[in-house]
Amino acid sequence: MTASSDITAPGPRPGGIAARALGAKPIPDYVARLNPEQRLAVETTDGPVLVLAGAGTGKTRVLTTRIAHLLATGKAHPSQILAVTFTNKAAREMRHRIGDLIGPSVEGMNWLGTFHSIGVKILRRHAELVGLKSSFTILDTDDQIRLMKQVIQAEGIDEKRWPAKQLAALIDGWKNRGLVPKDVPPGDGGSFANGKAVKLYIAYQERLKVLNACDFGDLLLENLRLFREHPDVLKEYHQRFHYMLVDEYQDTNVAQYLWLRLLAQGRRNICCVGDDDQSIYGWRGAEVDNILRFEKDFPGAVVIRLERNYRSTSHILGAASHLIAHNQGRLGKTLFTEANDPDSVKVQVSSSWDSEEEARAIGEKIEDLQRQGHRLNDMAILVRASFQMRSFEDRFITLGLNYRVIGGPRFYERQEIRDALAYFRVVAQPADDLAFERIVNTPRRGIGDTSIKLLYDYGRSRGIPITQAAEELVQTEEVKAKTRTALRDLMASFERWRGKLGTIKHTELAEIILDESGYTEMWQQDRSADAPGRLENLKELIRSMDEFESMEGFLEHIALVMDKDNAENQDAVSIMTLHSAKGLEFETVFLPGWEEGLFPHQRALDESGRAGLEEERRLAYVGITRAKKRASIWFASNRRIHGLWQSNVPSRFLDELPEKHVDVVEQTSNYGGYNVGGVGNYGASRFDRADPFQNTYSTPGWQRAQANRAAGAKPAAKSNTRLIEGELIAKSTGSKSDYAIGERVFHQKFGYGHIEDIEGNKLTVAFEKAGTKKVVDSFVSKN
DNA sequence: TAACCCATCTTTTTT
DNA sequence: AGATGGGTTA
Repeated sequence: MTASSDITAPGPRPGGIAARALGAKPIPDYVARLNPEQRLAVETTDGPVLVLAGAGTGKTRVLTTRIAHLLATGKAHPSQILAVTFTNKAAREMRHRIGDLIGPSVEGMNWLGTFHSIGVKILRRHAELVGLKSSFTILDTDDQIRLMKQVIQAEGIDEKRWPAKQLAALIDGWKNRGLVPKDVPPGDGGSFANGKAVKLYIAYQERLKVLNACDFGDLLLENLRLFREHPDVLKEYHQRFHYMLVDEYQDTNVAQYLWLRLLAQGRRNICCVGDDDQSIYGWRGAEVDNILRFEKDFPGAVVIRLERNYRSTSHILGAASHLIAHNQGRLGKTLFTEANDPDSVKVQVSSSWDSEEEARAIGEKIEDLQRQGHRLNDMAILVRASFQMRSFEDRFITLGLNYRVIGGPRFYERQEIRDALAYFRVVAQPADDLAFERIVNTPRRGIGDTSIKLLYDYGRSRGIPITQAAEELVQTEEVKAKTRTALRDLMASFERWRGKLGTIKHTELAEIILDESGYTEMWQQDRSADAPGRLENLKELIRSMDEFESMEGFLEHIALVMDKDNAENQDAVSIMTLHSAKGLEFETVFLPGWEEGLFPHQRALDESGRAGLEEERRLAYVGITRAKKRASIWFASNRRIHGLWQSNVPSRFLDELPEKHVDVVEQTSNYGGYNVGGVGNYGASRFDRADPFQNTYSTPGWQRAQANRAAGAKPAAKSNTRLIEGELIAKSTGSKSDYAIGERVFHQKFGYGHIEDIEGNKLTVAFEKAGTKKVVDSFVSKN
């Protein structure tokens, strides 16, 4: 057992270190503004500290104040603090807020950034130690997949049967877990390419080295290698970093964790801030376990819980806390608020007939609020999956309601931007094969697949990049005259542009490249609707280059910072996924689509069982806790998924909300909701006859939850996943179906069909006309 | 080489 | 439904 202190509601203990420290000098006002727990988190500067910061408890404030405190007390210089975040946005915001506290000296914080940007910085300094040149290129996902495709084909494997995307997922997974090829456990690649996955991983890494390139995963992996194989280098960083801080610690994957641990071995002054209840990125390698094992890895760690919530009303907090209490794998925090909120409203739960009505009803609510003087900027619609956004967009367009979609394809991922960047890359980094391949025939120059293959063969046989192969081949007779001319012209152009690199302004050069290559013209000729937008984006790209010193500086930046501020100042409702809502807050939050299968998402359940369910529940928790004043949850009885209508069962998460903090809104519209008997054209169903939410509160699941809650007990722990899944099905279905496999049934909408499978009250029916669908038994009748 | 047709897939997203 | 990608055809 390690000596760790778990401090739940501390104040400076009389005579304690903090109290003495405080007594010694006047309390700086930035510290005085903190509550006791926050203050402890700020003032416990030395040794390992884990801050468990619930939603809305001032996490960022603690981090920024802690840094300010380290600087103000002279414990460290700005350049001696390592502060890591996950996103550029978070890093920017942190820099900004520290700047507010300490002024311009924040500029000296050279080591505040994302895991990746700091990883690159370190790697560039020591690149040759891991077999790279310091000018290495960083490949994005797209390049990565194209390269893997080549590797798969080079191995003579059928790329159709074993898609590069799948291999990429596999390799990414390994890299997330910090595994180089030789560390991959045998059999871990599954049946991919008949067990050749690791071989492909090796081949891929070799190709990367030849190209002098790294993918995102390598940035950390190569750091690990560097630190392990060169203790002197690691030691240098131990000396450099006096204090380390980590934001969103619950999102770290194993590689990031190992990286942190290596660095923290030096001075052991590491402070991680996170919330296990907000871990929603398990599917991309985040390990909540990193939080759970912190005390083991750092004996003597101080654990501080921030549970005082400053964001939400007591009803919202009550609803969210009760929901998340259904999770077993958590450290457990109880959020509370001291806000005196007499006008606090309960969380509303409403239903609708289908997604269109859902959008219509939410649109009305938004307009109501707007009429009452609320700003659209203070409202958000948070969806589980992005396809849900469409019905809202459609509706808001007809209403003329301003909205903004957050997320979606990012600026630097657009085709025209990537093409333009590829041109710049070939100019700046002549051996960038992937970039060259991308644009060699864009616009069309008559250099087709055959010619490119020829370049590859030539290049591979001689071990030279294809750009160089192109240079050499145009001197020979091996290429058809027409192609040869085209290629020679292109190579000459690149040579010409390269010559201008550094002699004229890089933005000007960029324009010249796009014009002379015919790329701009290609879009000008394009008659499709989005061509003008693409030209606009290209202009925007060049405008944004202006902020950089040089072409190389710009390319370095965009490889890592694939986001762009779209600071729209217009008043608009935000529409985004629950994932991208993490860290944000709004007065009013709408949470549509709380239906089994969508939320929790069926795939999360299928692929990850209980862990998947718990992650979905955390997502629900994140959703509710985004709301400051009003949260309203919606459920649609019918939804069109992949083009076909599906009837839905309300999400089990609805069952898990506490009645005390929830208002079930009776559907009174005449569009045909739940309890409008017989209006819907789906014919009789149990949904038509009774208010499901009245039923909801008497389901076994709900009662069990209430009982557990009352007893103060966590739901009984189950170690057997199968059993738990069985329980979940029972929970979601309620009663057993009295249909039998093979039985012929009739559905109001889909017609006749035969039952293929039964799962609780969900039937898989092969309809004669409509195909095979999953339906709830109450929607069909015996024939 | 470009147009066209068919099969396939469809959660969440950062770097 | 709708986008995407690959293979086939003119």
